[in-house]
Amino acid sequence: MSHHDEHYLTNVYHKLLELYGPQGWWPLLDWNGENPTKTGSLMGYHPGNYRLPENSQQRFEIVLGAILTQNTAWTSAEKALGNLKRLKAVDPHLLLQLDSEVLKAAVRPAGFFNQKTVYLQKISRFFIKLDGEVPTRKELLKVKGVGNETADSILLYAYHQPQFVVDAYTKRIFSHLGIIEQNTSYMEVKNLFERCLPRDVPLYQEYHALIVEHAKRYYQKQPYKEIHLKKIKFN
DNA sequence: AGCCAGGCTACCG
DNA sequence: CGGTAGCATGGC
Repeated sequence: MSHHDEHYLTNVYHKLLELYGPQGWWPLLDWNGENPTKTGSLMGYHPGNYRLPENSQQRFEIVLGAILTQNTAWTSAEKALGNLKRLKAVDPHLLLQLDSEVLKAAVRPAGFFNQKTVYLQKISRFFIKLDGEVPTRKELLKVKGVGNETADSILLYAYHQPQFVVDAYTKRIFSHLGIIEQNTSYMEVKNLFERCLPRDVPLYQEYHALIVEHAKRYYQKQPYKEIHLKKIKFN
């Protein structure tokens, strides 16, 4: 990416926001109801509200969701999250008290349930040890099951840290637009976005969510649909 | 039926 | 370092 494209990523952001509007990430369960029926795919999003999470429980829910949705559709991840809520396990201490087999059964609909069960237990211990402090990126990455994207998702959405989240969709879209190479590393893509964008948490939160929304519409599988940002004038 | 989903670890050369 | 097999259920 050359220097005269400096504003390109900002222009794409504004275009996506114009197309789809605020996305209201990260989706949270409905904590007022008895049943976690109003979850992300229904009413869990909160467009325009950038103040969540507003307590430790909601923060922990985002942490769990970040693990559960790894390489998995959110609709599947939130089924597991609903199971965890019914088990009162959206709480690190209570999650760790659950029998592993019970936990596995709850995680099952999110796929990879054997490893994700272990990951949830690891991140729960880590969360307890934090005792309310904000983790560093390096600390998060030492937790088994937390890689680059999960760490950045947790930092950005649960802790409001200005860490840009890169996912498979991000690479897919922006390599298709000719901005990066397909094999560009995670950190290179992340650094590119953080270099080009103002260091703004709501913007980072919104941009990643908009990328996912756009990708779901046009980049699910090849050949990609013909309506692309490439066709849209940016300058 | 087959491909994909808001990745990560372990292991390979 | 970069590249990839394995992990698993559910939706379309």
